[in-house]
Amino acid sequence: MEKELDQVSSCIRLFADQVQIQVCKEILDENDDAFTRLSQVYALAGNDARLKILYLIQQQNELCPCDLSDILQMTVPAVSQHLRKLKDASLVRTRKSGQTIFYSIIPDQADVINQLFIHIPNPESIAV
Amino acid sequence: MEKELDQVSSCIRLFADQVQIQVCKEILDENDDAFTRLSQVYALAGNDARLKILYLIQQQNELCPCDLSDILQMTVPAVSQHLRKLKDASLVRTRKSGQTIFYSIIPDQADVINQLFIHIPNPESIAV
DNA sequence: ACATTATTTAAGCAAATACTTAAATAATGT
DNA sequence: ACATTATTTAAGTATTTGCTTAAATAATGT
Repeated sequence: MEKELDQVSSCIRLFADQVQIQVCKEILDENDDAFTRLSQVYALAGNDARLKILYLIQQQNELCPCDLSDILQMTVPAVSQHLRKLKDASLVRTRKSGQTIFYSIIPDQADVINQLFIHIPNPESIAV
Repeated sequence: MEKELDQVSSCIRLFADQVQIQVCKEILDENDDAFTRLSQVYALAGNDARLKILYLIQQQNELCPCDLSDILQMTVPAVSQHLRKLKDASLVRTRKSGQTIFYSIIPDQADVINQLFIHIPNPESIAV
């Protein structure tokens, strides 16, 4: 008697707040692109190795696969494949120097990436 | 002649900065727990549906699986399984009212979760 | 030209993901 | 007691992920 939904809802509670539900749908819809991009970034950051790679690159300005392999104690191809994903997502870029390839954060994305680490205590001890 | 690494390194560049590499290792090591937790949270947020679920719960204070199913246009079991992961990770908690179960953000985690959405424009239009 | 080094690419595979449908729980109303 | 409703759980499955090892590219030095 209360229901005029054209779509068969799985939820039949009488007191379901249809207005609230509609508002929510609209908010999601308006920000759909943002959610897509954000979840893509978080999916990349959601891997321990990749999160550390991003952190290290951001913190050291640039690093090569070789160094990352040393630091993270993982094989070079494994690192390389992570770097490729980060590059495909336009989070990092490369600079070639001889046979070494340096990866760095794409400046546009620095904000988003720095956000990822605001709960990691900043090392003062870097001043070698 | 330069190398006294006990571990066979994959990287043999002469100019590899061993100090830098050591410093990086230590930073990672000191923050290992933080990285583990962070990547766990990002892995959860790295799914489009789950990111939206977190956003909606945070924004509406509490929601039930039923409403989320309506809003996100996905089956109730699918939603329920996402909620379980969020609960297992101690990001959300439940309140039971009759047969309805309301999910809300665990206050401790509000900071971390709000961080996830700082690039999503805040809807002023919520004032229904 | 040839060997070495840094990196990427490719192929293979075990594990994790995210859904599906069906069944099990549990609270409510008649 | 019984049917309905909200939710969870379980089992099955296709896809994705993240490594592995081996091979392919490309730059460097002799």
